[in-house]
Amino acid sequence: MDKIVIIDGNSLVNRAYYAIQRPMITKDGFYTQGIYGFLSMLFKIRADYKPTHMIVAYDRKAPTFRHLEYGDYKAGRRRMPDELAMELPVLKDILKAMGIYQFETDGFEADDIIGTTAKMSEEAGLPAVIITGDRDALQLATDRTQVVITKKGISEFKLYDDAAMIEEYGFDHEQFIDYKALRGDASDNIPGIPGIGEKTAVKLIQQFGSLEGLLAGLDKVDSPKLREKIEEGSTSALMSKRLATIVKNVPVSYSIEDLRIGKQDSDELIRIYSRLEFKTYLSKLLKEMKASPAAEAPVLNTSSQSVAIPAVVKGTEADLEALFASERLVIDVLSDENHKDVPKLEKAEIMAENGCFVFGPEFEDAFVKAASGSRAKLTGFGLGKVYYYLAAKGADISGFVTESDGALARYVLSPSSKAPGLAELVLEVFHVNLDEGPVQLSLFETEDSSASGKKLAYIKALCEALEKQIKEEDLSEVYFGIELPLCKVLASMEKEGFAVDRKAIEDFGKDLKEKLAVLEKQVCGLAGKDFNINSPQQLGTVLFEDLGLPSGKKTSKGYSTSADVLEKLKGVHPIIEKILEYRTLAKLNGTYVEGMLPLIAKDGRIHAHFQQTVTATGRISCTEPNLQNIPVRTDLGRQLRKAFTAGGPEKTLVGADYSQIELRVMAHMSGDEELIEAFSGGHDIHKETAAKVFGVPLEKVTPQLRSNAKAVNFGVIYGMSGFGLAEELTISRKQAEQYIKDYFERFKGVKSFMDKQVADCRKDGCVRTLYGRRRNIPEIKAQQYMVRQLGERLAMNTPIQGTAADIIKIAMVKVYDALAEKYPQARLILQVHDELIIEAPKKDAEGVSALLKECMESAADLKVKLIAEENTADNWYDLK
DNA sequence: GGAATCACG
DNA sequence: ACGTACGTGATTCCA
Repeated sequence: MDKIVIIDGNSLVNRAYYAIQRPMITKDGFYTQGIYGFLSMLFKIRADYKPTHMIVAYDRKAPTFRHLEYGDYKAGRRRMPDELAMELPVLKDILKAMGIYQFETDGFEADDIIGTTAKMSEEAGLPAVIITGDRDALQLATDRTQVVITKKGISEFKLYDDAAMIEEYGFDHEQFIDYKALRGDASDNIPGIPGIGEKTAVKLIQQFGSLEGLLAGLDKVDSPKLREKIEEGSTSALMSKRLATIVKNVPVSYSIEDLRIGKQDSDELIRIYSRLEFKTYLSKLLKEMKASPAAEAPVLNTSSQSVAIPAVVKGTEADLEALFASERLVIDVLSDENHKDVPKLEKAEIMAENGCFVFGPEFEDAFVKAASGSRAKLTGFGLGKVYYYLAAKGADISGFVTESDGALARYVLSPSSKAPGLAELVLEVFHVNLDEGPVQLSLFETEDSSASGKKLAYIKALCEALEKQIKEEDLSEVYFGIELPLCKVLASMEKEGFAVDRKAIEDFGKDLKEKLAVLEKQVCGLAGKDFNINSPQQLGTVLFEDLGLPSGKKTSKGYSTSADVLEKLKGVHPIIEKILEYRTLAKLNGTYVEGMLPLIAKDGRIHAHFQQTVTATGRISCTEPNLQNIPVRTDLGRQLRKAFTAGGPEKTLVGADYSQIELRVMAHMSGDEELIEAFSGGHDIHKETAAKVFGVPLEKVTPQLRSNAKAVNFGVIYGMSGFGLAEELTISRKQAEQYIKDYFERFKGVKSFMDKQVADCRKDGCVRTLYGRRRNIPEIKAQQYMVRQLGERLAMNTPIQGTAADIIKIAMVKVYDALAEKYPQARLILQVHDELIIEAPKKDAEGVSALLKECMESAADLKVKLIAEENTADNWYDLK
């Protein structure tokens, strides 16, 4: 069934621009958030309504008949910001490439084009959906034309038809014009009748049916004051009605059939999306093209002039031996990435000087055997996976050198953005589609091995291109010095895993589940009804409506029931404590018992994934499961750590964590003498800070003062605000601001360091860590105050958090190498941002412990000493 | 798929 | 006049 979607282009692009909170800017400074948001809405609309016809209508700058009638029409409306205006032509190119008709004309607004098109559609018997952010269009809602108004953000819409109009306003779409004529419209500067607002207007329209009816039956208006107002304002109201009425006979050059959606020019879309750095849309487009390849025009540049594609042959065992004896290889391995059992090979693709080979699963054993102990220098895209596969198969990967990794290179160049796949990246950089030809299957080939050659050639070319950029942009130290060597270490940690006691976890869970059942009964009993405690919505209703407790914060859906809100209600009602306890136990059981059990591998260990290309600051991310957030702050949660063990009676865990590494980094980077001195004694830094900030001698620092100083120290690192600190310490904002002032008064170097970070960030658009790791912060130049504030906090925090991340990464490589040399049976198994854990034979415990401490403390040479505190124990709980 | 919540550094 | 501390990941509910 045919259907038309009619879009108000200006309205939607405006909405998109302001709805997207973080500004989106390409690396050459072109704003893209308007286009991005518009497309996001467009994709949703296409999916929801599946239109066969479409038109996007725009306003023009030229005055319309409305301006000619009423000089102040739309006066005072904020004009479109230049950044957004620049986006419009590009948006139009995209829509054109999508085969979507667009129209604008002098003298009329987009609304009029929309009204005209809607009328044409009705006459042609074509159901129509109008999409706009402007409620004026509601006057077009009929039984055959639906009007969809954007609500919040870029993903919420509300649909109006005749029935919905009556429901919301109590009158129909035509009366909507009369309603506007009475109440006016501030955003269009339509005057209406002064003194008549929404309520009165609705009442009058419901009573009299129309403006004309009202003016004719004025004597029936009860209030004399109101009558007077209407009499005086009648001319204004009639003019307002003319202004508010959407014209339905704009002279247009198209017929309904012209609006049928045309053929999509995917080549053009790829070109534009790459230029705009729209990675998600690029991959979405690629997926669509894969799904229906025949319908698409051939993708551009498949011949690829610059990159030579090697011929590929199916390799033999002898080839494998020769390959892994070569000096350098480009390699890609497809496996099932199994972290619960030994992974299986699907395909290995390898390119060397002397040729390019593919190996199927039947070569798995030969492949692993040949690779083991190889000293080849590897180039790839996501080599961590290759290392994990080989290590998990039992190969010795210690000799490999990670020479180039496109995924890591991409990350170092732009850590904030979501990681694109190889295909998307090659598309962006070379405008080449890896998933399409040049494919010339010979008669004897059963599968397309030329795709392998193309892929490997482009992995190499990609690495070269990105590394050139890395050198130009002073990111070499981070990439070559930190990330490349770390890759293998992380893979090794994945392969080793952390031994767990399944039975202990299950018992812990049993206990939790029993307690949960009791608590659930108690909570529902206190509430007086059964409900789902896990549903914040239902819980909010119970607490703040049924029980009538004083409500605090709100969320978009209703009342907030977060722990800090409930915490303040403790004592008001006995149900609160029960709920808090229920929450705690439910979290432990759901996430850490039920969530963890299925992830225990066949060898009785948990092999988490360590991801190197995720965080914006340079930290490592850990998933499936996340071993970086195993409970520690409460003793009940901490019990769980007893189930994480050394994996045998002859083994032990050796751990060490950096003491206050972020504050030490801050002391170094700022060069603040006072802070450096505070660290020099090797004492409690929070206590030292308290003494300095609150002006009392060290021995007079109370636990309360120390705790306040600790919060201030955290605050400084986070780029604190008075409000945030006040919230944290539950003190007045004024008091908090005084603390901050006192702190910066005392630590002047820290203040000027922070100011410089912000100033440099404004100038350069980015900040860097001590080792040059870069994070772009476009937020710093945002128009919106809130977003800009965020940018400033990021500018202050990122260099500190990022430098600490750099340092522990350097330490990890040192530890890995040192262990391999001196304690080959000991293994690094976990990193938790400022903490490293090793599993070692008991006999090596002391030596490993000293080695770990030494490697961590010597990882960086700062103006303050780095301190790592080490521990040895049989399980993680006791490692404290 | 997003929002709310809560676990960690 | 406004809304607010940095960085992550997993689970659950709900549209």
